[in-house]
Amino acid sequence: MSVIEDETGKRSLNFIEAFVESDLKEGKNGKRVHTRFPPEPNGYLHIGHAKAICLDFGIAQQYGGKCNLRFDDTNPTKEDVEYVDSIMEDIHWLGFDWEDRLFYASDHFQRLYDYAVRLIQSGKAYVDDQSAEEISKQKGTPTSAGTDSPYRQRSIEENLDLFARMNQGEFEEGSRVLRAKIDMSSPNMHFRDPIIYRIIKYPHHRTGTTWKVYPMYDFAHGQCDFFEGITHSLCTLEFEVHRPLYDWFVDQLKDAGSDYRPRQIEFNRLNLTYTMMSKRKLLQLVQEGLVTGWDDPRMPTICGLRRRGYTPESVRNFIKKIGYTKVDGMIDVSLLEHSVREHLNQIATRISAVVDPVKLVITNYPEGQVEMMEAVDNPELENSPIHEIPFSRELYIERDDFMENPPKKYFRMTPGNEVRLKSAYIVKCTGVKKNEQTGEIEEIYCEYDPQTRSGMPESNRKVKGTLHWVSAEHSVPAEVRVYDRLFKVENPAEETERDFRELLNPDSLKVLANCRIEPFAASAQPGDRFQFQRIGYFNVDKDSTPEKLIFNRTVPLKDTWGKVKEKE
RNA sequence: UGUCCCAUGGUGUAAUGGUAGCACAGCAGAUUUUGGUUCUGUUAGUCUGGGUUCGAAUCCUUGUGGGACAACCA
Repeated sequence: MSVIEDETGKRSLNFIEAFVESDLKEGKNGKRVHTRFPPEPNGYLHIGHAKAICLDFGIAQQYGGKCNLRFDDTNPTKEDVEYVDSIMEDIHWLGFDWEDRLFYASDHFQRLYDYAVRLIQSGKAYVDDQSAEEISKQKGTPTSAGTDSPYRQRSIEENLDLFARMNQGEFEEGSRVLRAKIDMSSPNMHFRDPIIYRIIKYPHHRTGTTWKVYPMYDFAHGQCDFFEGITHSLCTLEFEVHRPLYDWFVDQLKDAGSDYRPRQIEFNRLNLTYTMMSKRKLLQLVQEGLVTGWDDPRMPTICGLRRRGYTPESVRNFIKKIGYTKVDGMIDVSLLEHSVREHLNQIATRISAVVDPVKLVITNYPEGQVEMMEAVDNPELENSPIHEIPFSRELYIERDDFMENPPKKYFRMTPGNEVRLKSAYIVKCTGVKKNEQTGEIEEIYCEYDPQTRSGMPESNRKVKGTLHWVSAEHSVPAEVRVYDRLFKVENPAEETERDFRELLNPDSLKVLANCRIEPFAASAQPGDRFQFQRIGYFNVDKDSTPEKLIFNRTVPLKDTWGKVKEKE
């Protein structure tokens, strides 16, 4: 995150930066800036969380402040250490660090409990014995007021006794709750005596069976912010309606003289086209085996993007481009893909890989001869390293790089036409061999011009098409996994009428097992990133071994030939 | 029949009362031993009506459209 400055030095702030700066200017909170990233450990982080992470940590960095990591673990039935570990790994991968400020809401359970007791003592909370349905019914609706609970006037002594016994495990889950006593006719639903503690007997992943009552979100979040000295509590828009309650609880808690007060600021959640961001749905995809796991390269999770070959830089850059506002919009995935290409173009090593091979025989090239051709690792680099590719009489080229009856503007190999073999010779197609039954092309024949090897004067000849190739004998087999969007509709979240399984794209994964790559890349390690010449960006999958190389397609190269074809 | 929030090209985002700009996408062209990259040009926008003002995307107001809120989830 950075403040944009134009050439006149005029700064352009997003609304959150503007708030922070005005707080700083007014000298609020001792001119401190302290934020927090507060995930619930009930699932893996996804790209939407990346937006929050970049903001929480970014604002702190930008204003010389600190950012805590806090696990919001107030509901043991949904949470697990598996998620805690993955969340920490993903934040680090994105390039952010909470240093020694790792917290859990459960660290504050005792203080929250004591505070609840204080609230009871001051007559502002009571134990309600009604069922969930009864309570919900009494709450009224957004357009009509609620009614008081029959237990609302319980004595302070009885409330104190009941609440203590709730926590001793004396009562069943669901039999009693603690509610704040505020206003059952408030236009804000969250003020209608919100439930602040409920009984849960499921063991907590950190505190075990110590507690039998757990605080609700509204009773925990603002207070934890307060305990940790948070100054700016940044969250997504759906919490806007909670803010008055957030402030109410903090007001009850803070000393009358103190002017420290955390401030909640809401921003818009990330919505991406063709992407499902709901944690519940993502969990379902994993549980039903519709994807291979949380880190399936088609998943919008951070670990999925990582396995897919996205770089942390590209994700951060994407977040920077989309900005923070209060507009509930929908961002085109092409902007994310652009950010990925932008970075990968700078760092990915170019290799020749033939994804759908067909044999090309150079009939006038000496049998048994091998020449080493020089290829630049990355033409974007000023002093790029160079590697060698073996060239021989029999090569593989891409099946769709040859057409017998080409449409207009096709400038790859066609009968009688000259094309350049990248980093090697100019060749001319002389014929093909087809399968007699199927008509499928089995081999393509061509002749090369020995004067046109790369670097020779004759090689400057203008030739329209340039093909990538590998030597049949020297190339190495590999498996290539081509991923496409998981959903075939632009806004899967909107199609609430349909089962989301119907919205899945059946072609989201294609395994191409016959790929051949140049020997240079055979020693690649998991995570290494390459650009397959003219095809796309790939990385070596974590399951890849020297015996079986597996590449994930991170993102295809822009291919304008497709557009030319559409126009024909 | 409530409360709160939002509205700038197709998409996202600036302009903080003073020339509506940027990015993505699109289109056209140049360069290119990747139909990639790079470069150039270009199409296209302030939701509606009123008001305040010398001047409004910006402030007020009307309407319209969109979103959030009725979990013992966060």
